[in-house]
Amino acid sequence: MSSKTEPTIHDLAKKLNISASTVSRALNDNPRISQKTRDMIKAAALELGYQPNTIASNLRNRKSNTIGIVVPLINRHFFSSVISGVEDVAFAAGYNVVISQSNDEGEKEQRIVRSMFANRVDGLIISIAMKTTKFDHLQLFAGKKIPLVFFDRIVREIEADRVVVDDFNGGYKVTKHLIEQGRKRIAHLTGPLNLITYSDRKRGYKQALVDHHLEVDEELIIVNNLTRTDGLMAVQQLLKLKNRPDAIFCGNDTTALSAILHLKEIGIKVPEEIAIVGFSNEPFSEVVTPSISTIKQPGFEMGQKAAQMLIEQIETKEQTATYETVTMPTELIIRESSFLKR
Amino acid sequence: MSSKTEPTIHDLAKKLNISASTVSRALNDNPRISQKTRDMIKAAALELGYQPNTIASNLRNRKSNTIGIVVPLINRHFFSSVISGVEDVAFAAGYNVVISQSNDEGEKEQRIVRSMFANRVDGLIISIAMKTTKFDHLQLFAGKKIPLVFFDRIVREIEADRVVVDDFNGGYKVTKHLIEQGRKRIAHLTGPLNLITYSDRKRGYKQALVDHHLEVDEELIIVNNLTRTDGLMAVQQLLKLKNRPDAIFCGNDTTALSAILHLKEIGIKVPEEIAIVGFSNEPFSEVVTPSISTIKQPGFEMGQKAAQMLIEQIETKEQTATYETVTMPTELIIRESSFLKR
DNA sequence: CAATCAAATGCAATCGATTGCATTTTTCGT
DNA sequence: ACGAAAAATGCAATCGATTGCATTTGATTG
Repeated sequence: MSSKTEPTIHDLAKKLNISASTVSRALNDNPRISQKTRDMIKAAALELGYQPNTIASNLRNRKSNTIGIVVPLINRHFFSSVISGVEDVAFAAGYNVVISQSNDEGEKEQRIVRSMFANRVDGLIISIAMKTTKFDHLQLFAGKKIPLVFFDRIVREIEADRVVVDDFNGGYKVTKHLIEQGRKRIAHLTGPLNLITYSDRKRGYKQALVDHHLEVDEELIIVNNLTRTDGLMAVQQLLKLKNRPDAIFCGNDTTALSAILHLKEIGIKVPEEIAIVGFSNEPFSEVVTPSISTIKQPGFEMGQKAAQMLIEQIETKEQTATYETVTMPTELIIRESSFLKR
Repeated sequence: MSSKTEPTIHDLAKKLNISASTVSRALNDNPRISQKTRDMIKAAALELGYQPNTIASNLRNRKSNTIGIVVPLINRHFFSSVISGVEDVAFAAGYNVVISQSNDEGEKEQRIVRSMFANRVDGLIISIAMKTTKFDHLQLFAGKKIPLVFFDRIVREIEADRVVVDDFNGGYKVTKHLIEQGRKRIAHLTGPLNLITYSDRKRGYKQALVDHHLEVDEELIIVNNLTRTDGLMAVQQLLKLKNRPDAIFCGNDTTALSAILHLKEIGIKVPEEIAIVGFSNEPFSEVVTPSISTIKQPGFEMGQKAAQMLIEQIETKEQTATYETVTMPTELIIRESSFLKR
């Protein structure tokens, strides 16, 4: 059994017959305390098993040395890569990172963000949930000029630094690739269009069609939440059309996968009859048969960049009222699901 | 531009000409404050945009209402399932969850755990890093009787509640299955044996061999860190043997996958020539060709259980000196990589 | 209408670390 | 050895919310 409570600097002070201020300064290597005293205090701290209470320190300093990151789902490869990138930079700069997931639910996102505010994180990095439509929880940060960086799924209505990928170009590249493969009726399966990522990809898709003199058929564009079931249902819907598509540009790899599995099951050949392209380069997309063509987003680098921008904001006293948007390039990875050998 | 600092209960009190205590009590719905006053204070709080400062509250209450969870890697399906399970129970019970990943590095784990202690989490749920050999950071919790629950990768040396899967049985089931498929030389690829999960699986593997009168050939047992490259190298090493294995029981799905990909590439048929079984049921294992037989661990349920046990500990005043170990069942999922149709 | 008791509210200390402004101690030149 | 300057340390307030113990207000009753 150990002591009732943790030893504090006051306990240390009492034991050494000095003041708490001296202890505090010594532990923080303040040069105002002589080297000898510092050493002695540190030794005593070690001996007593003293552990600083960050909460008290944070309260006094009005700063938590912590940055928060909120993602829709931590087990999406893209998001966990971003998290690793953030941690990489943040830890090196001496910040702690608290991670949370919204499960793509607006309500949980609200709760998380408020809790992070209440815990006074020094800044927040966030990719918003699919179903988020209210932004007052983010206004909590933006309105009070607490550093905030959006990545991937940004909010246009709120001014802040942003790290995004070139979704328009990604959508364009996918579509152009499919056209070059000789496809004429290219369907597009996309997520909620209030999310700029999806609407940009769709714009790229449309632009590519137009540029290559192909008709944009709204019947071929399906909007849903891009879950595995959503992918299945979308494919079934597309197959029911009198004039079937010969390619599907899916909004993510999950739906691309479920499309492929379903098509395989009912005996439709991929890519011969219907070509499939996904988005985000989930690890499985490389290893399924056929392997899935997709767009690679530089997640780790985006995380690094977002953390750099956030820390820059945190550590710059002057509130520069200018916000920056960094756009990262995407890479089209062509695999079996869309590439016809001849 | 907003006010310099956040409004506090004192600001509210001043504005309403009442005391801070009353404000505090009103906001916490303390019945000692009349309903009328409560309503009035809450209205004012809303109007001023008051947001409670959790840090101050935590300091005073010596409690953070937060539980920490540390996993080796958040983007492993098993671990993210556990996290979701923990969140599920914790949120329902009014706790916040802070998630961190050790990247399987002992040093990072130390740092994270210390930081969580310094932030006075009410309890900790952890699966230790592969390379952790020192435990003083965990002693920080165990020694001070701060609620601690290990899951999956536990530490025998430290007494605490534990949630594990029946790894011995899992290893046994896999091996028995392979034997029933007619395999005679079953190799085993495993991780660091200081981790009980791995040594238990290996024990199960050996026991199954013995029970079925098969020889245990140490040459067929390879220990490494189970990364993708590790899997490749292990397979290459096994193929060099004069007496090759006809099955490999891999320590995780990642190495099972890399084994399959390599065997495919060099023209060795799976499962005909060499059968493969993985562990953990990563999402990709179902969709690769051939699909990977594996052991399913009930991650979400383990997370729920761990959170329940932790919260139970937190909320029970009496320090019961008894610790519980909950063992969850595993399920063998037989897929193409080990099942020979005839 | 005074006495009694309950209800409502306030005072002041507390949680543990930090820091501006003393105060004390040491050092040093003369 | 004395005073001044430098170095070392201490005092007390602060960060914002909570709470045990008053104190005040209000209601009730004889």
